[in-house]
Amino acid sequence: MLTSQRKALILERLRRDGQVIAKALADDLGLSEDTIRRDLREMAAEKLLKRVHGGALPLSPELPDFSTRQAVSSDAKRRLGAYAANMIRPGQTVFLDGGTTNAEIARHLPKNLAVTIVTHSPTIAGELEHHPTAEVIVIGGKLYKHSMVATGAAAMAAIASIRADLFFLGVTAIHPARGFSTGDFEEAAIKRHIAQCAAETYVLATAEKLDAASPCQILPIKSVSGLIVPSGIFEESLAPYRDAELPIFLA
Amino acid sequence: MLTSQRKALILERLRRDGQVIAKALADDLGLSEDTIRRDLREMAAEKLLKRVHGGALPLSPELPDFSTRQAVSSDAKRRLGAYAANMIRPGQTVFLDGGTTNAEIARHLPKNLAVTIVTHSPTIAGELEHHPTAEVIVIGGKLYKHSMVATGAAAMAAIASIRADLFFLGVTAIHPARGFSTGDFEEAAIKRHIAQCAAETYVLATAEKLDAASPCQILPIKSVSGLIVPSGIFEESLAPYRDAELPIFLA
DNA sequence: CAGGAATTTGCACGAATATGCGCATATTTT
DNA sequence: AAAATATGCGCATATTCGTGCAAATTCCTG
Repeated sequence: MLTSQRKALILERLRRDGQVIAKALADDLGLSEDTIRRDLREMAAEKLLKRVHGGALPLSPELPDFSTRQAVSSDAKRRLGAYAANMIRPGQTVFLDGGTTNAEIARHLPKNLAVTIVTHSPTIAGELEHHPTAEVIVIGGKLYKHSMVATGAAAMAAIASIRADLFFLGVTAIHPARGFSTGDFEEAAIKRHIAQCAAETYVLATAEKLDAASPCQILPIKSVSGLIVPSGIFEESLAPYRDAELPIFLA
Repeated sequence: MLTSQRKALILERLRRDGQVIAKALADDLGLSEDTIRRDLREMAAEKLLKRVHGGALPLSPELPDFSTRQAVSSDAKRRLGAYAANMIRPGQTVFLDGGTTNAEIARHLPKNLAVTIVTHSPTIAGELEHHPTAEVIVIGGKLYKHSMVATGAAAMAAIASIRADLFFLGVTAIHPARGFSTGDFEEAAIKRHIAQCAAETYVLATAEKLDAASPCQILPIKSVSGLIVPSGIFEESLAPYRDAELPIFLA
């Protein structure tokens, strides 16, 4: 196993679990703890993670805790969520990806709308607890700690049995050439699979996600049906996507 | 569990509850009070909190968040949850039914315990979002709105693929003759199915559930491994169950 | 292709850290 | 005042850490 592979894997586990433990890593990779410790030390020097006794933590540990969770949603995300929610027609089946932006869609879902919402995020499902008319279907599987979405073979199989009219895809980065991407390979695979099972896929993106590239690509630009961005964004950032004939909606 | 995670968790609880109690922290984290006291002492030295007899307080006394404080369960449910959580051994696979009482089990799960938690309730899964060591598997399916648990054929099939060591069953009623029951037929079927896939089934019940009968029976008395009730309950209410040789645990 | 430099990895060992327990003391409650 | 509870300290134990060092591998250079 190459050193860089090992470091990438450490980063992935950090993302997935929100922590890594030196001993466990050494066991899993069949290497000595010294090697792992050296890796962690170096990665800490590169500001890729925070070294702590016994292992390491992500640099910016998950901020959205109980008290702040609702407050962190920016105005832009709320506008995106409200806009997307109003795209949904009665009777449709809508797949909601995980993430804080998609949580806003769930919150803004009109209360008299009879729809079927499918999601692989228990958090999103929880948002719909008190919705009077939505039918909620949750995709099961092993939960990724950090992003709280179901993954794995069971989730893939369950998704395959769904035909959604709309899919609101959450991404971490959008790039004119590389398309839509997310940081984790497994998550990317799931998202790609969902997109294949949905008639139309829309991406909600705040400004900071534009022109960024992330290691794992999900979809090329042309395979999504539209991009929803907050109004007030720089037009020149959007130009490459307009050139690619990607419909853009201003929320 | 890493030390820095523990300290972060203490700070989060301080913000959320406006206080922390050393004893309760030690309990929930599965550590000795000494360790907690050391943490609190160190954090007080770093001016992160104010140390007081029995626990600690936030430095800046913020407004107490009544909206979240009111959502807390009764003392009896908390005790039941803590008791059940401490029955769980490292490495076990535990199926948690839905409901507020089982949510307390999730909340009190010692933070250093490596376990696999399976649940068909997105709400319960959400409770475990910040648990450092638990593997969480969620059972998917159509959500039953009232109780927010997955039901239907998909859920039944997913459950059949699980082998749990323990199943903590939530019920709406217990009756010496009619056994354990719940109000809804579909939910009853799911619960019965889970019990069949688990080695041991325990029921947590507060006083008001005893001697009540509900339309849909889940299980007869003798097919569960034990009943966990809050201490202080009337002994005569328990007598019929003791006669039925059902092990009773006082939390 | 030969040989030296650089990198990687594991091991040993002393230092640092983390944790639990006993016990004497301090504080609160009854 | 007595009992119950909480606290701090010292100590023992178990991990974990960092460093120096040697062996193995890879890279580089002439």
